Amino acid sequence: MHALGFEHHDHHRCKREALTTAEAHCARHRLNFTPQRRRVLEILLAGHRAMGAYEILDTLRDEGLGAQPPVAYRALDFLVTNGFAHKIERLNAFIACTHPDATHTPAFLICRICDAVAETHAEPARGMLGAAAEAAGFEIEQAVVEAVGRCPRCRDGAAPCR
Amino acid sequence: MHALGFEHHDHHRCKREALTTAEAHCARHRLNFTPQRRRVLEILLAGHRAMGAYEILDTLRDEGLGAQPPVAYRALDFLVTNGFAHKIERLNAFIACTHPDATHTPAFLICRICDAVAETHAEPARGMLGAAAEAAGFEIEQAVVEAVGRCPRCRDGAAPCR
DNA sequence: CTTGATATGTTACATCATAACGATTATCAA
DNA sequence: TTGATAATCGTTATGATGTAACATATCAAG
Repeated sequence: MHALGFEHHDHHRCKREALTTAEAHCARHRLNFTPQRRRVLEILLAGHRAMGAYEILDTLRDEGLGAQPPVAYRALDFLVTNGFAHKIERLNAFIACTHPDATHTPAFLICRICDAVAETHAEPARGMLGAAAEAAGFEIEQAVVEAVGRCPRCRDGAAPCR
Repeated sequence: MHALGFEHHDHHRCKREALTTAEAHCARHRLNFTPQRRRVLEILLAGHRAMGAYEILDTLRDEGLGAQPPVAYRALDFLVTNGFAHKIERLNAFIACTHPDATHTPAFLICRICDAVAETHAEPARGMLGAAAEAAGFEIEQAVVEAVGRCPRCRDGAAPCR
């Protein structure tokens, strides 16, 4: 598996696919994919980057879909809980999942210059971390893996992506 | 290397050693280990857990060492920059480094029940994450690795550590 | 229709963090 | 010594992120 997010690709298609996948998953699991929740996912997919809850809320407010913080946070909780979006702890921001169809342990590559984020896959629970956890008697349920550095564009000295 | 933090050990000794190490490192690198910075490290070492900046600030205030947030955040910046403490992104909190003498890529085991944190070591830049970064042309400078789960005490159904 | 579960709307507040600016202190070359 | 410079500290004010609590609305099951 390789990282998505830095290279160009068909945004329109990836948005459609993510929404279709989310719809199907909700239907199968009897989850309520409400207009608000759907819209927040669409906003994240359209932004195609890590977005703060208040930034998302601004859009919802403009569209008459809710004006107070809990509106955004509740929709984001739903999306994160069900794997359609992830929280980037390092940025206190949220991003649409780029491969929501797989059971996955997401890991992120975060550019410290332009804040671009690419999602990739890691299994930190294997290897050193897993061994350390086992030795300590710690049961890993979830892992936050966020690499900070420079994305290809910013390494090249090009203008930052955004 | 194994995780420190869940098992009992000689707190008095580990505090002394961490302070001695920090002092020596600052002396060697001409860093200004001021009373405020030293005191914040002592507070973190005494707490022996992840502490919020405002919690640390409360102690500083009681001791007449500063009453406003920037006082705590500046000292914490210094400690984090120089590797004497780490920020736990998941908790928005700070913890003293438990092995400040080594050049290390810290990783943390965070109990979701009692918030206990153990520091261990991982090299996520090797393995899958490193391969993904290389494939994407991303240069990893630093990594946040935070495993969330249950610590030994909370798994045993015992009363939470604190 | 009622009940219970889920989702939404809103107020108010809690928590985490930093910009900006002036005062103080340390350093060091002239 | 003196003056320039950088680092540190003290404070005000504000920004940014996140949640508790409660009222209202919706809807499916009994």
